[in-house]
Amino acid sequence: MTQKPLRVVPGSKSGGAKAKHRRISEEILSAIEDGRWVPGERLPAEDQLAIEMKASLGTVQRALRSLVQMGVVERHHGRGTFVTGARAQEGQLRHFRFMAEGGTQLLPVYFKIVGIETVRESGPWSSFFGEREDNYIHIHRLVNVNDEFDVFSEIYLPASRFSEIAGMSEATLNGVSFRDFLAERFNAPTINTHQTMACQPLPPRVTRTLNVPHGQYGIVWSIGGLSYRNTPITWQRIFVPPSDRVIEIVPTSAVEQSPLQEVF
Amino acid sequence: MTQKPLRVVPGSKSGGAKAKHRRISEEILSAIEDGRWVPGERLPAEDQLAIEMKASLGTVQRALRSLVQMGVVERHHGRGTFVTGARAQEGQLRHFRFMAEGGTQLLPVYFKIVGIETVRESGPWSSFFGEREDNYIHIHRLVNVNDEFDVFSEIYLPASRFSEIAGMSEATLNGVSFRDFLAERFNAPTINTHQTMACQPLPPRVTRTLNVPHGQYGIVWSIGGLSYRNTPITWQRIFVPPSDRVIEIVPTSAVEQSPLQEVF
DNA sequence: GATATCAAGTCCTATATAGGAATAAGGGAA
DNA sequence: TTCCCTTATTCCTATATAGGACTTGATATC
Repeated sequence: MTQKPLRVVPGSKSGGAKAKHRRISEEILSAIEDGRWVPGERLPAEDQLAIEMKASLGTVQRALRSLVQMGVVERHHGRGTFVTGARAQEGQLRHFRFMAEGGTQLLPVYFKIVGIETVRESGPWSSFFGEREDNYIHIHRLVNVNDEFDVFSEIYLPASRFSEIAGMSEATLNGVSFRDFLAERFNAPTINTHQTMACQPLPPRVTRTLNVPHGQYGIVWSIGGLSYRNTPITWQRIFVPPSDRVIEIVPTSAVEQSPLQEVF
Repeated sequence: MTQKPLRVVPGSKSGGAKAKHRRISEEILSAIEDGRWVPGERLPAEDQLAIEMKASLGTVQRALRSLVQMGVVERHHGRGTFVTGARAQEGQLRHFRFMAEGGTQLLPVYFKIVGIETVRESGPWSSFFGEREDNYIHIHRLVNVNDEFDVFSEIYLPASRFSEIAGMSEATLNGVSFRDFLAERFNAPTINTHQTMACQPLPPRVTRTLNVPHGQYGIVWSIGGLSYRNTPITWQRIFVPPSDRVIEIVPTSAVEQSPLQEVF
């Protein structure tokens, strides 16, 4: 008489065992996270990886395709597979950007740090970062967009991971894009975002800095930035006052990130 | 001496020939578009499709995976492959929704048509629909959200495709969600969206209808709806006045649409 | 009637293999 | 030098095949 098999909850993989192509993806992803392969670097060829991973070519290819989907690597016919660089989005603000009415893109050109502090306060960012984090680096900035108008930006970074930043001088941080900075210095590229918007009276500290009337309404735009494996790395809030010129905020939609025609 | 081969532009597929798995995807997609398989219906099994399409199993599977990625079909282990239904998003507003501060979702509950007309005017929607379309059904609606506040919505539909709607009575259209309506009656589900936002003074017609002060600022939220093959089917503009309660507009991000963990 | 077993249908994973197509680099001829 | 050809490398497509895993419904057993 054989042992009676355990009753397994239907719909779940037995024992949580993952598919091989998936384990390979994870392994490569880990290597990139750990900096074993740096952005821009070429990975070993498919067949080479297949040998290393003790898998067949097809399986490795599938793993790599899913990494392409995630935006972690890029593949080029005849050239190789490359780690998607910090700068790989070619200077494009991939996840959010300002746009003029016609469709022309407006670029943020000027960053001025208004204040840096380390705080413990909780807020909307707490739930984004999760229970484990309770210490944040909080940076206020004045950002000029395309030399035309100003917005007020505040960013929260988990202090545990980015403690070095707390010690940096304003001079060092002035003018940098945090997105690029985190990607390049901390190997923490923003892979995806979580965004919400609201129309509210701008808080006094903002109206004062931006020099707009007290109580002025504006858009409060919250952006949670996620890196590899959906790890939260930034929480940002941008206060946008109304402007004569029609400025549109474009949350880059899935349409653009992966056009239907290209999902293969 | 053999014929000298034509110089082909590098980086482009020679002659534009498409991969077989891709042609299969397209073919299945066409069948769904044409209503040969209707939402909720089960497609033939993989191996059956492989025979019909004269392809191997692996190729068909790859084609089907890409359709899953597009959100056109759903596959269930052991059950089959099904056309994603109009209602398949399970009543969820997949592409946009209102949210309260805590994260609770606010549902639109009440639609009241304010006016229907057929127009030829051009505007931001023109470029969305493309040059070919110059006749639109324009519908104004008053929408109540979660029994708490009102927003003003206007929607443009290409008259060529949805001419029947122009003839419908307000009574018929009152209270319906156009998203569901187009999906069910016209086999035109909204597969993806294109969204922009701006903070502007609300136009008089809106402040009047919503009964808020003239010149009040609000969010102007534009949503272009795309169906199969990125065909534009709706262009909608929602005017959201500020509210005491903090209402957040959540453009559903790619994070939610395809969590990194699930892209396999 | 309730429960366990079985079988068919379906999707899922994985392999081994073959040839095609894009890229880059090197060498030879005009 | 410039152009063409060849070659090596790499990714891309496709096939045939095998077995596993999940779901459903029918059948047998208690």
